[in-house]
Amino acid sequence: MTLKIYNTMSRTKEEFKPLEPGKVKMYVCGPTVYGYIHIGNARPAIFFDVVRRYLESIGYDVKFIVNFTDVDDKLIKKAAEMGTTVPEVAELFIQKYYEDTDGLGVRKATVNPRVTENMTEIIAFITGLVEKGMAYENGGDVFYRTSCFPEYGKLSHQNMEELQFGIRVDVDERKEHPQDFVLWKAAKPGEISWSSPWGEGRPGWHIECSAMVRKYLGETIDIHGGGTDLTFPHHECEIAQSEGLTGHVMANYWMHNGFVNINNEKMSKSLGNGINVNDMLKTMSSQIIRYFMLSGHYRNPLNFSDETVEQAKGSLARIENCIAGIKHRLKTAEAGEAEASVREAVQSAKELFESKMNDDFNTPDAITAVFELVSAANLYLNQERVAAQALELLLQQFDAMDQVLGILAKADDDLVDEEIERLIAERAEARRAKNWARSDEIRDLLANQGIVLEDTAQGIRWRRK
RNA sequence: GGCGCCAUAGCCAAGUGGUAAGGCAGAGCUCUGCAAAAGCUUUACCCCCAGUUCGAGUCUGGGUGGCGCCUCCA
Repeated sequence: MTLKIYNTMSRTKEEFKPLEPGKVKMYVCGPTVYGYIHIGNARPAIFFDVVRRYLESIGYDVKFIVNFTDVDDKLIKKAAEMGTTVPEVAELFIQKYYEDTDGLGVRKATVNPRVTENMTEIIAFITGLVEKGMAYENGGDVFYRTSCFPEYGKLSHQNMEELQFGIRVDVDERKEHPQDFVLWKAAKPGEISWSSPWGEGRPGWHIECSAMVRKYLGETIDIHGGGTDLTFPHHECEIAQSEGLTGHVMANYWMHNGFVNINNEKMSKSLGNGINVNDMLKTMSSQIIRYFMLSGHYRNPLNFSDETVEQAKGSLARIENCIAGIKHRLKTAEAGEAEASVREAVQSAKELFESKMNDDFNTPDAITAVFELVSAANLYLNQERVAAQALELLLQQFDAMDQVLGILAKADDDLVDEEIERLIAERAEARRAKNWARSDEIRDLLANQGIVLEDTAQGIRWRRK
């Protein structure tokens, strides 16, 4: 079974062949750290985390780089607003980024390089381009000469003659050609800056990724990812810079995730409908957010609304109930071999899960594999006698799938809450005595505390709502 | 103007030419002291019109309706 990845470059799904057997070099464009990350940033963070987890689960050694853009116009503006410095703004929001992504269950990248820590490499990169005649300086700014790179536009399949320049941003008249882009920006008085052969200034946006990809992963990497909006111009520019300088293909696979809409509207500042991850995590679990994010295909738009969140919650509850049920039965399960039917269900879920993940990371279908196992497990749990080994097998498979998806909460049912235990014991006693009034009273009491009691043939089971 | 994407049940969402997965919500039933959970049953003229084909949600053409990008937004 081979992994296929949709490559933006070819617009087709291609079989994944790593540069080096068993290893994957992967780079995803990270955030500009001038504020809290929002739900739109959460999508690539979660999705590429899943890509990385999956690659690791099938045995790859993944070197995963996510950069921080810690100096640019927005940071300069933010620092001015906050009455502080750019490095302080960056440091603050890098920490917030870690808190938020950690809250989303996103594993830390192998390295999170920062622009300001790679100034030498960036300047060297630009110098190389200038020396090759692929860049030119004008008034302290350095621009990339796109006419030197005939393939400019190959990723986004843009015909340069047809692009409408200056549609959103005024064209800098110091450019030789409107499609040229800035590699180095001269500092205005008082702005944070670094010394360079072209005077004091800071890097343009695109160059950092080219320089850091090369430094941390090499001239050619396996996978380069980011939001679909980065296809043009950002990734196009990266290709022009990197391939222009090195003469080698920058990345073999280009992956782009779709946008998150909010109540069917584009999230934007003017609509004021942005949602910070930080705020989201106050009202819903990371598991719900991850489930929601993975419930749609990564290249399709995803609509975030009260309703879709509720649906994610309900769906997740079905999986959680199942697993809680398995764990509950495990306490009283009998010894003995796992039944063939269970082994087959586990095997079939495993195969389905892998085949769907292999198909360009089709997480909605991979989740279906989880539900197929839920159905099989629930059926099994309806039996009077169950084998511990079968239950263990089921749990292992759920765990294996969740190692990739990260949608299940870590078990906290080992945390014995004495008061709850006492009330449950009392209720069990009341039920034996057929004291339904007291029994219901205790159940209501706990329900008000968010504890749901379920009477099963194997005793009372409790869970948090 | 250019380059693309999308349109499947009340909702979310897969679907690689061979009689439409899965989940949520809803309804009924079973189980239950009552519940919950679970199980069973139940819900689709796949946006429209042509065409190719023995066969089309899937391919082609044309519509209609959404959406993205076109220099610093994931």
